[in-house]
Amino acid sequence: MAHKVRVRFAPSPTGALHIGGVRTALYNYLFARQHGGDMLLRIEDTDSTRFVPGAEQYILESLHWLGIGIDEGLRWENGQVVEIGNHGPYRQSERREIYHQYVDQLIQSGHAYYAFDTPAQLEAKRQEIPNFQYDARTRMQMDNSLTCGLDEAQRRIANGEKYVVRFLVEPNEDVTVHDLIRGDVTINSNILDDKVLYKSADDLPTYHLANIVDDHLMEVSHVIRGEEWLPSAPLHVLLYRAFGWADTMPEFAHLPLLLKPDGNGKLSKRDGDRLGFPVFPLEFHHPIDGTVSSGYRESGYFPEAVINFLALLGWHNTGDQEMFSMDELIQQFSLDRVSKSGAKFDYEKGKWFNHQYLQLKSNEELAQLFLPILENKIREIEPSNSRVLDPSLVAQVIGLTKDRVNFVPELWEQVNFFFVAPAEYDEKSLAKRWKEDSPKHMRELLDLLESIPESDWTTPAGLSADEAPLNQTVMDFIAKNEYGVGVVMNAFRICLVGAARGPHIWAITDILGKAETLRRVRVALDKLG
RNA sequence: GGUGCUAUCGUCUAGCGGCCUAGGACAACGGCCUCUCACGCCGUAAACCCCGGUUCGAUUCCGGGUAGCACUACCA
Repeated sequence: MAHKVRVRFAPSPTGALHIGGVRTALYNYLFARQHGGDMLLRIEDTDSTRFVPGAEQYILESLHWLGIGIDEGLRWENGQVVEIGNHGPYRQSERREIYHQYVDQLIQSGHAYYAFDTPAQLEAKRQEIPNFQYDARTRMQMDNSLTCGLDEAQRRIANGEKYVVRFLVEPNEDVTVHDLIRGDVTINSNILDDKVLYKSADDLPTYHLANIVDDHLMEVSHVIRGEEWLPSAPLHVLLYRAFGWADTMPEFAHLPLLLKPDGNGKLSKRDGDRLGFPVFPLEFHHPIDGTVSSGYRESGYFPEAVINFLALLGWHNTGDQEMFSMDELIQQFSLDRVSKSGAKFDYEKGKWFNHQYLQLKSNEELAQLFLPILENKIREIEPSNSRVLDPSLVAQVIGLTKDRVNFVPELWEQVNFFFVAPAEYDEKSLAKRWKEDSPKHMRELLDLLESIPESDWTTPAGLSADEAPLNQTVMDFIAKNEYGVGVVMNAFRICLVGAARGPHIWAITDILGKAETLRRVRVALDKLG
């Protein structure tokens, strides 16, 4: 490759960053890193009517959380947006002067013209003529500088008349776009319309013009974007030619779309609401309509799980590897292994990835993440509780239970009984495990446990739960009385946990300690008879 | 309607003419483990869209059909 690899992610600040956009950003990032190139971030805010305050910050913070680094343009640093690089400014709304110059160039060279048709007139035309298109066949019947003359057009503009600038597409020309994922895509220019390049109403170009000018000026080498852009890629090629930039035109790669999990069509925010999963990386509070959308971060996802999951939605290496770190992705990613067809969004697999990454974390690290959640939960149940939790104890109970959860917040359901005594007993568990003889068994067990000295209660370090001293004692007791192991143990478990679930029983008694264990058995006896 | 893109288990995908009795993962189902719930392990079920052509031989190449998707704005 002759020139340095420079790719860009260019979102519009019209709301939260969609998960499909995240994947586009990720693929750009992986490609840049792999080739030792630059990853740029540019804000495409040329539609002033759709601008949403805070969206830019949201997008940048999301990428930062996910570990998608930005080398140039706008990025998130220490909780705020900073701009770096010498190809700026990197917000299109701040590049008006630049676009003026290039719009003029196109007018001068005859590749574009002024048009005065109002939106209402165009709408009327569309009503009147089925499949109306502003192009070589119709432009001479419209109100533009081609029909009224350039001098007259300039006079009208000087008079303050609103106008747009349209690209003059030459008819009947086959235009070929080379796509790195799909190969050559050819269309005939007859199906292209004279696209609006600039609108005087807000003194801003449209996407098409701004995109080409900026990619050229910012020396972008590869345009990696969603498949929805494929139909307009030939127009972009024509634009590069019109500017005389054909020889430095970037390479194109159009990514397959992320589809709804059920049915057909593009994945949308609505699907997430409907099916109950986030479509945004971070929770988003919409400043205009006030809605709150859930985010992957707040749902308990690890960024590396989201990255791994997304990377595999549309890309796969040969072989059976499923778990990829960012570094491995950078090393192995390649555009020609990106699939051509859209990928249905499989949320269940996302959960599985998070489960895998959660198992990889140390108990101590998980304890740090879980501690605030745990404290809140305890306060909800016991508002006056101000007891300080021991992080190493929390880590210990996490070690006992983490293999059964996908997310950190789910830990609460697994460990709650370690911190708060059961207030009620699960009915299903009672029906199945609390037998007629259980009160009698529990009374006898209580006597037995009471006789055990405090010093012999806890399992010595290095021994498994099966080797716990309590285990031997209780098993002897069960055998001597010819009780069923399951009958006694399950009833005991219900006393301590409140349900027939949880880790090994002796791991529980170890942590609860003698006094609390006995207390819970007495309370259960009291409540359940 | 027009144009383009796409097409392997329910889902993500491996496969780039014979290694295919089509492989892996998620989900589903069954079993094992077990004081419980999980995890884990083992196993079962599950796919080459259709029709032609090329070839000794097509999941793989070509053509057509069908279906899905995208685009078709003074939105990106």
